[in-house]
Amino acid sequence: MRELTIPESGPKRVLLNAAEQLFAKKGFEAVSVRDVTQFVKMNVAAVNYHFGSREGMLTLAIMHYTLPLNEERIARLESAERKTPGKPLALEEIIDAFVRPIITQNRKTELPEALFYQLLGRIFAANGDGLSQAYEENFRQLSDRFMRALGKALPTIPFDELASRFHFMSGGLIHLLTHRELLGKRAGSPMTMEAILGRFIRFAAAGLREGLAADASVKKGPQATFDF
Amino acid sequence: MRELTIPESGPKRVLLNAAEQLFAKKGFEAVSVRDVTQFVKMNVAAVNYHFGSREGMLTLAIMHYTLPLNEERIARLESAERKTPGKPLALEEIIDAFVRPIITQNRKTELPEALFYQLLGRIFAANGDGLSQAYEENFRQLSDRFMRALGKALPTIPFDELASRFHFMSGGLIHLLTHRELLGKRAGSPMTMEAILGRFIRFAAAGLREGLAADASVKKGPQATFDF
DNA sequence: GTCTATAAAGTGATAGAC
DNA sequence: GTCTATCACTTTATAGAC
Repeated sequence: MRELTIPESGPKRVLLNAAEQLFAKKGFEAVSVRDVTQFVKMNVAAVNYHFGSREGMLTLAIMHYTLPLNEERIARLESAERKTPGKPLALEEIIDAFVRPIITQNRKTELPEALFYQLLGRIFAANGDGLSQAYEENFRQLSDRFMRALGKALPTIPFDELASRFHFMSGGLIHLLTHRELLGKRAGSPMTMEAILGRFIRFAAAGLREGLAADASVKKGPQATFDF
Repeated sequence: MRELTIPESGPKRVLLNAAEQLFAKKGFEAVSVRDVTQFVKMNVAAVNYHFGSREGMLTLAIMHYTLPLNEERIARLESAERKTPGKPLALEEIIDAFVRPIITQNRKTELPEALFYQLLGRIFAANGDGLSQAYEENFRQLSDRFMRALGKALPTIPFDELASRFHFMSGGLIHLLTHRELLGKRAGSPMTMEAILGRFIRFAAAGLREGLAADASVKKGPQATFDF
């Protein structure tokens, strides 16, 4: 895994922090170099001096929190697997390993909580769009690793179908991160991420394991027909 | 407000069609007026002449297919409700009314299939970001209408929890639209949208009804009607 | 209605003074 | 390392010729 050389403090850290906040708020395309420097009252040339280019700054902003996050996801998954070697994990444990690091990593950031979640959501949503080659490879490996665990936990569900369900689940996660504010709307104040993820784990687990009780062998009938 | 005056043919239609394709491919922020006009070899000034501004063109592109789509969603939901008045709908019927119009509306468009789905996904994903005031109000009403139906179908699940699950489901739908190509990756060629939505309905229905008392014993009851 | 020309502002990047 | 000034473009929008 690549080393991210981001100083704990100093102008480079200040710039990156500003960039991350603005990217989270307005999206990657909508933030100019000048937006970032003016936000922290630094000079326009500082971005090119410290990051080489706008793209260098963007790449760093994408990897800064996601690489440690994905490392913790794998660590949690493998730690859970080590506890009961050979036995498949409970579905909820796998999903928990996938989503809980979002909360624990948030505690280590300098970003306001809401912006951190939104930044993550934007990064996940942009996956596959070629925003950062290195991050996409990192996520591909992560995804493979979790699909292996899911395959073991749900051996009777065709792997291909499981992949679709993992895809749907990922979409749900992205959406709750990018539009978290909509979730507490009826209750007045936004829900805590802890509460949201608790609900999400139950939702996703049920969706992933759908059809398990019934005969799994006959399950794969014609997929393309839903006329009634 | 709901009258969309878009001629069937002529320069305005050509421009809008080009804009929609480019928005779908590259995102709303990434497409300039010049990108659009050059794409169909028209003059730069044409956009401002026909739409007043870039924003006018964008607004029209957002509403053009989504307003008829949301109308069909409601029509299907109410048509299903009329068939068995008083009785709650099966969960799968509600979700089907929500997603199937995506396929039927696609048949009416001039856009390449893949681009139509991607355009829809981008519009849904941007909901709440203030891209088009009018569309957001339209979606809010749609969402309320479907939440009412879901509340009737799953009366024992707290409405607030149901709203969270509807939110997760919406995220899954957005993601399968914007990143459909990832779904057939292992199989070689991309899955048809019919097949994808068939899987999605089962996934989402299971997630929505999670924790029902009936879940353990008769969970497949209402599903017998549906042949996925 | 369609075009050219241009305004006015914004973009990333950089040379060179300090 | 920091800053100013500037280059070379691109952006939306529009005035006015045809």
